[in-house]
Amino acid sequence: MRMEDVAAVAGVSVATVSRAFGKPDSVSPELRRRVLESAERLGFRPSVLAGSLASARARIVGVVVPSLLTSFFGMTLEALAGRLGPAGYQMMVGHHEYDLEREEALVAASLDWSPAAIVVTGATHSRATLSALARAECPVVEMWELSERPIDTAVGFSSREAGRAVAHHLIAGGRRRLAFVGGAMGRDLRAAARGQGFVEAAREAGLPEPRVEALEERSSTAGGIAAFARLMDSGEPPEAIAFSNDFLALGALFEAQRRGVRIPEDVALAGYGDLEFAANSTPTLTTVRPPHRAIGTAVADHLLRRFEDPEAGGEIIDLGFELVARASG
Amino acid sequence: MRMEDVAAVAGVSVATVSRAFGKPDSVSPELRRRVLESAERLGFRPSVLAGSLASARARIVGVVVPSLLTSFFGMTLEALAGRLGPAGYQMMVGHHEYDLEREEALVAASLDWSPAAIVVTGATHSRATLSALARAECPVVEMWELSERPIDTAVGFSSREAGRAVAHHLIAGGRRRLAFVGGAMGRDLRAAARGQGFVEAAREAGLPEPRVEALEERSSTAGGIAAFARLMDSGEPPEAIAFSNDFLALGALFEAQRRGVRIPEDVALAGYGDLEFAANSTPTLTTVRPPHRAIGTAVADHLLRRFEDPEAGGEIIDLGFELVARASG
DNA sequence: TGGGGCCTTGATAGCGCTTGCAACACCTAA
DNA sequence: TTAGGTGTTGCAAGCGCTATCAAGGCCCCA
Repeated sequence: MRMEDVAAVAGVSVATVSRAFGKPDSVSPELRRRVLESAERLGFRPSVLAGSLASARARIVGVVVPSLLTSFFGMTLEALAGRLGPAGYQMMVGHHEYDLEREEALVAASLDWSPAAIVVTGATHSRATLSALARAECPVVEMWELSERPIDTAVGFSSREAGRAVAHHLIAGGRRRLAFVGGAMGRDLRAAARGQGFVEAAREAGLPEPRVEALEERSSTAGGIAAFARLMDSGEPPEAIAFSNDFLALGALFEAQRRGVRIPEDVALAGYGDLEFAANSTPTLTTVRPPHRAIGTAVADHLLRRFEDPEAGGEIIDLGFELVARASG
Repeated sequence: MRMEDVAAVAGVSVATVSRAFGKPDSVSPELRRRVLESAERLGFRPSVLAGSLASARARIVGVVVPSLLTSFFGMTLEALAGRLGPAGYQMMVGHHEYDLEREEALVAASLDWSPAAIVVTGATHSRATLSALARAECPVVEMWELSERPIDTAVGFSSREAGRAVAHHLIAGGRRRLAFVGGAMGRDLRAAARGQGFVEAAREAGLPEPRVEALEERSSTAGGIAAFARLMDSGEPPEAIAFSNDFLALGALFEAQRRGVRIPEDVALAGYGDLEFAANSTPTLTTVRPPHRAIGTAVADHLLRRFEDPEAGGEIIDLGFELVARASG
């Protein structure tokens, strides 16, 4: 079942069938109707593969994220797909667990499909990834973290500023002995940047050096519990703890409840992510709301614009973040 | 940069270059080395698009899930990609929010790429989806829910049995007035099936008809809080509540804490999903652990086998589930 | 009435690869 | 020595579209 068959039934040439599907306006209404009708009757659907090869442009967008487990990237992906899908683009998704080598492989694999665009997470990449991306003949978007000199386009916000904002908030609440708990900071560079911003702000405020608990594993309530316990059992427990993730903070909430430690009276807690439960926990959780969905829509809009107008260039889109002050600190 | 260029440099024909990449064993070691070396030097990578068109078989697996927000499908997707990626297959992911019409569109879009296989979630689909899938010239896998007569292959477990298991557990704990809280049950048919199984088991045990709270929105702590409040404020509060999702149960835990309702003394709680926090909450949460990752690996293994041996047919793979009894009930 | 646009349509040359088929060399068994 | 394998390699015909270019019809204005 090929265009040729449809052409025969409709009594036109293959070229006309192709145009009826690809650029409807360039075909007379009468013929277009006949073509689409014949196609419908035959149950014909054009082969995207052949079309992509012929036009040297696949309607695919390669998207590389660190993980598929957190709703963070899930929201971004959903927002992205929500706009890209209706425009006829498919997402090719890959995840790399914050491993730059795996990112490299994923980027290479995406590029092999001659995608219409490629979207990666973060602003730090391996040399090979960087050069592959630079050579790519399509728009390249780095999302979630900003960078002064992105490869092409960057959409996100400053993790460092987010970390600073949390510190400022806690300090404004009168806390002086601060601590930061980060999950997988060795690999998750954005979590590390939040930690840096946090510590930096504390120093600038003239407070004692914040204690930093860098967890090996990725963020989890278990990790939050362990870190909270270590912190509280140390000689001088902190007056406020910022976590690199709401789940970590949730763990602390559980452990505090077990120990009878009062939040925020005994110690203030802040998370990151504004996951749904943050607004409903007991007590409700102070956190930072990153623009998860907005990132997805902004990336999609940017790409759609680029597809329309090949002349358009890259840009840096700062979507900011929001500090959500709640009961925990 | 095409195979032709590599062929010229290596002093062989295009066919040999193609074979050196595609079926290395059919080329003499010497030539293979020369070809790969030349390719490397030129920075050549074969065009997957052209290859797919020529072989009428794209190394793509279309995967359609309800949502990208929950770690449920995230784990499955990660496990799937973990096996499929190394084998050279890319995932094309789409999500439909439990909307059968959107599923239809996603399946059609996937099929347009002549994928090597297509994986959908659940056992219930629209007529059009069903016929499109039946016509598909590739393996079709339905995952997460089993069905006696799958389109081709089914990998998952019985949601109904999962619901029954929770009821039996609660009943064994001496509870008689049961309730079930389900999120988005009108659309999420697996959640609905769990609810049915639950009610069914209660009836069989001769207990009073369980109250069923069907929430409109998708599962969230907010929904859990509201449902818990309604249930506890009713004339005869239940002695045990099963939720269709751990987040719903987490909301109930928060609300119970606020109200001073003791869990499990005053009321037993059970969730579903065994999300990471379930093992660490205060109190820890009784829940059902579905084989999220196992589903992904089993689907991938099945597919890989099918790709190897086109003769192989569909099968039904029941991976079961596990009831994890913890402190909450 | 004729010439210059403009709009549709068709013919056709690829897009970059895979693969059946034929050719050839080299070997083994009779 | 010869017939028949076996293992490599090249040739060339597509895979199913898109896009370029030319042709034809039509309208408008001079």
